[in-house]
Amino acid sequence: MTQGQSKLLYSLRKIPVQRRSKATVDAVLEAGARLLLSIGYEKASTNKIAELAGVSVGSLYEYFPGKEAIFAEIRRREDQRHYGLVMAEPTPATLSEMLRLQTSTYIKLVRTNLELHAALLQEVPQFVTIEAESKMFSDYIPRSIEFLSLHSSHLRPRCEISIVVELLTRVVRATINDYALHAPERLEDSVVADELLVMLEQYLLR
Amino acid sequence: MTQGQSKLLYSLRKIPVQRRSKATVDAVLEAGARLLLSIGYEKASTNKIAELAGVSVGSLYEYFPGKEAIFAEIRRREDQRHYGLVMAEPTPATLSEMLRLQTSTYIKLVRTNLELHAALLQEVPQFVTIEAESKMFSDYIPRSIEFLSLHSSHLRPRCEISIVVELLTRVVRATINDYALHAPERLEDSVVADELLVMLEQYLLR
DNA sequence: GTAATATATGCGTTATCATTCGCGTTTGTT
DNA sequence: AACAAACGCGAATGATAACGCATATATTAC
Repeated sequence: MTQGQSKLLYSLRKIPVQRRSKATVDAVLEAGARLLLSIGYEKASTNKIAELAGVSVGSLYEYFPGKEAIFAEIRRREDQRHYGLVMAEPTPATLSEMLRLQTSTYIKLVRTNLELHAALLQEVPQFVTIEAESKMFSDYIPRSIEFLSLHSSHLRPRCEISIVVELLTRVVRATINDYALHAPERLEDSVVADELLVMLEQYLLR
Repeated sequence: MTQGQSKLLYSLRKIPVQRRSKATVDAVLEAGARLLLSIGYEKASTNKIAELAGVSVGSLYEYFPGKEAIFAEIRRREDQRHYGLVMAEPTPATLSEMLRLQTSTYIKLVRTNLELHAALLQEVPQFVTIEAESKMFSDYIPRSIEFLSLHSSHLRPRCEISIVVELLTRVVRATINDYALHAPERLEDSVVADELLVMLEQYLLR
């Protein structure tokens, strides 16, 4: 009756505890990323990934419930890097500086891994990565709401702060992702970043 | 670099000329859309699509070089609807009204086909639809640049107009797509649309 | 009415895929 | 040294995919 857990879709089946198995998982993720770049998501089969990783398919399935989970985990780790980058900086004193920190950090993250980032956006079906993305989203939102509330005396918008925060977050991420995907060369110089920042400031500050 | 696809073309193999064949193509597209919504992109095989369309696989391959082309064509037709909607309206007299027309039209398009739109974004690898999207993009940009140039006396930004137009276009489309995908209920009321519009106006006008 | 062309059929071939299972090996602990 | 838990293996299985081709039927042109 309490028949087995339906396959956990996009998370690790079990966490590697020894060095050996951590290396296995890492190798699989590395191989997955490489194959994503070289032959694309659709043709990157679990067998090929295992082969390139120098690991048997059996071992792969020991940790990943399926192909999707591999790319979900890749995304998760990318997002963790973003999180780490922002947290590494001291908290800005002004709203304007906070906006700059948020956008420049995200752009930096995207730029340093441009090919991988573009491939994740371009080839991997979004439902695979949405879970990971929304987790990071819910980690950020409360912090941003709190910060914005503290500086609310300088704010222009009249609607709920949570709406504003969500809008700002989505505009930044979606726009930068869009550039990464369709016009990556624009991210190389700072004009777009600067203009985007002006847009956000003009909207937010009074 | 990032593409592992051997088949480069996502356009129709040949254009249907008779009524019968047009019906065939339409039926395939209809079936493709339905299967996309019901079982997802990955499991929507050409065989199943043909079956649901009441058409043989052979016929399908007569017009479509492969599965991807079916969804590329679906996207293409969606974009044509957008184009038609905007062109149906009289040219606005002010920049502000133009911004409102652009954003409200796109939101309207997305809202009236929300499930399909979300599924296209969520499940279909983007490289399949990028070609179609960039075509529409290049159709819009010149018109927008021209319009903005006419009203340049009211403009705030100091950088190239083409940069500004591209930024505005990407912000609008990417942000609305993002809401459609992650928070479709927000598109139901007008708060988000209004705030987005304020953001664009504050940035653009002086 | 007949020839030419466009459209439709559907099955077979070939390939590839995801996933499992039982068993062998390594590691850490006592 | 002994033992348990973690780890690694890969041939085998069964399912399903894409796509072509030889053939049949509908439409149009003359």
